[in-house]
Amino acid sequence: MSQSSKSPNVPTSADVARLAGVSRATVSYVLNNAAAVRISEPTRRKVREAAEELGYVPHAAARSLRAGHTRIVLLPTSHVPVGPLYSAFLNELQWALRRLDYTVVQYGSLGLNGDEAARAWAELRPVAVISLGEIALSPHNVATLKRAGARAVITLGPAGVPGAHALVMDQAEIGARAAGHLLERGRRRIGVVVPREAGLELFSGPRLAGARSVAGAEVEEVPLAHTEESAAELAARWRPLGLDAVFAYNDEYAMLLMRALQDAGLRIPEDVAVMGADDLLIGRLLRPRLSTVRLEMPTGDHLASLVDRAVREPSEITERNDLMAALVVPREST
Amino acid sequence: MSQSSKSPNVPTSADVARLAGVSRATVSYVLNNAAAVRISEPTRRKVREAAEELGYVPHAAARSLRAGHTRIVLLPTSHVPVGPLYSAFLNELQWALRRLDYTVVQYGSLGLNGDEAARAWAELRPVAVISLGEIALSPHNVATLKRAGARAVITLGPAGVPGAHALVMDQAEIGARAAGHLLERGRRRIGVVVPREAGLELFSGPRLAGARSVAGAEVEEVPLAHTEESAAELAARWRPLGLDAVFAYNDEYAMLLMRALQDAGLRIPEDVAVMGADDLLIGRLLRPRLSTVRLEMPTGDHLASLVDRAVREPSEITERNDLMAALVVPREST
DNA sequence: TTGAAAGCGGTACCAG
DNA sequence: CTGGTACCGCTTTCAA
Repeated sequence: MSQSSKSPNVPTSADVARLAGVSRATVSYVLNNAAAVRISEPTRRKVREAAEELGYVPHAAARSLRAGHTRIVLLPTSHVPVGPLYSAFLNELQWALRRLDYTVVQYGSLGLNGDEAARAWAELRPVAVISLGEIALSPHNVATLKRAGARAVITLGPAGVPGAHALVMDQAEIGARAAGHLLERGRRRIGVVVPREAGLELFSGPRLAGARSVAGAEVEEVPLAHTEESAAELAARWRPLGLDAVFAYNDEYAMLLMRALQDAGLRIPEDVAVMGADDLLIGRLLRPRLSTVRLEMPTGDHLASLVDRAVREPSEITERNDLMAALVVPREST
Repeated sequence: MSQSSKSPNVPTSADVARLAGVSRATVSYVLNNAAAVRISEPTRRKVREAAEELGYVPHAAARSLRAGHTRIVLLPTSHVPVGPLYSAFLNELQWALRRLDYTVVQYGSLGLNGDEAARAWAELRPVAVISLGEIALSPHNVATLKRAGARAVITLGPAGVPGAHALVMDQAEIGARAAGHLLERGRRRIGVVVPREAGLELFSGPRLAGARSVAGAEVEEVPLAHTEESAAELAARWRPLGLDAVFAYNDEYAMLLMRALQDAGLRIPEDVAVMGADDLLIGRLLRPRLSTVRLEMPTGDHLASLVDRAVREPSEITERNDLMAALVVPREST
């Protein structure tokens, strides 16, 4: 009944063995090029041909169950629109990890809290987890992952988590740099755009706090959704706010708002200085060109090798924190 | 030696059983709320507490090995910059699939050919594969996946693949619609931008071919990289090309080129009509506003339920093809 | 050079 | 109501 309707015939190594007229052990040796054992060339050929004929593909779960560990690197994603530079970084990272023979698995985790996420990830027994910051991981969550066999848990979030390696990406510094630049330009009353979209709090919160931390700046929080309507609505009630500058979370929000302000008759940067973050290409396409804060991401290769070292020798690298730098790119909008 | 340095103590259901003073079977029943069997409340509590105390997390590989099948839906990604509308779609899809209790696994597959990819995916024994078109799948590849237990292989590419469900996303129609619109506007000599970036051929090829297929249009292929330098270089040698319109693959390339053309002193749309695709928000931020072709994607919910039906009853839906529509959105640049 | 067999962690029969 | 046990597919000793 609950026969779980087995697919008619997923070929197993036993099928290959039968067809080749050898034992399952031999099949395993041949297909994995086992060095510790010598198999005659004719046998090898027979096995290879049988495998080919059946279209045999080994069962990853069975293999790792036997091995006692996986080569899975888990990359949680909630797919928030953090921008192209992020995608490029992910690309690089995946490449680099694959070269090191890891299996990169992106696990869509949006809408999960720390506990749920840690559990779900732990079920896959990844050898490493690289949490890019979409999910706030507690020390307890990190412990769960480690207990489940993760030899490296790396966070790229705004703050280090006890027990995890941390690549501290100081989002606060981005806000601080932006506010500092605006002060240099003679501005005082700075609006800081905070996206209305959910899921970006881990980034937007620290960016706002960073701006607030700068002495001499009067910071006002300004919510904005990523739509033209929202931007127009904000622009319409801009003047009473009495702000002479705005730092807009990132370039996409900045451009959206800048255009709306222009359409409302405000001059950039004379009436309002506008500043973005992330240094997207499109920021250079609008006029005036958008000033921005660029975050120096670690290269994918760098992070991949960090993961690899952590996996090979967990004790050695544990708890080391790297810091990323933020850089102001002044252009015409400030 | 090859002791595979077992992590000191990943807790197993046997550990939980021991601590609770019951058998592994009972642990399994309790933790899975098995309906077919009645367990006393005190026992349940003991088991739950033991599991909690040890931080027990079941081993997904072991479970699916036993079950004979997984609930994994594999979503290959090569992370090419196809645009935000794509990301939004992916988001929706993941949500919808999770609601249906599938585990969505994105598998970074860039740089793999069809054979390599199919093998790598098959090792995970996914119950369904949704190939968004980054990788060209042959009928043989589809067969490999099916043999490995995939009950649904869905392609969203430009063409249907025998053996797979296909959601035909007719990229050619996008090109045709763009060219048609430009002809209506009185243009004849149309440049079609083809990205220099690798990995987009499956999209750009058909878009170019679609434009070529329109009677009355003289189409010229125009390579362009996604950088300001490339755009400036192209703009500098634009006039001799004698083109009075350009269809630029998507909005991002279109905006990049449009800005470069403007900087080179050409008027849009008087001297050159510019057209994009994908209807990105930023296309409305530049002046003139960008005309574009929007592709009506299926909703994530729709696709998720298609997957679910295919998994439950493969025979029923097999080989049905859905078609997506392309829609011209005329604005100021044409 | 090859084969037999143990066992990785769970689940679900069947007995008790 | 609970425990013993036979698997799932694969790797890896140990013997032959």
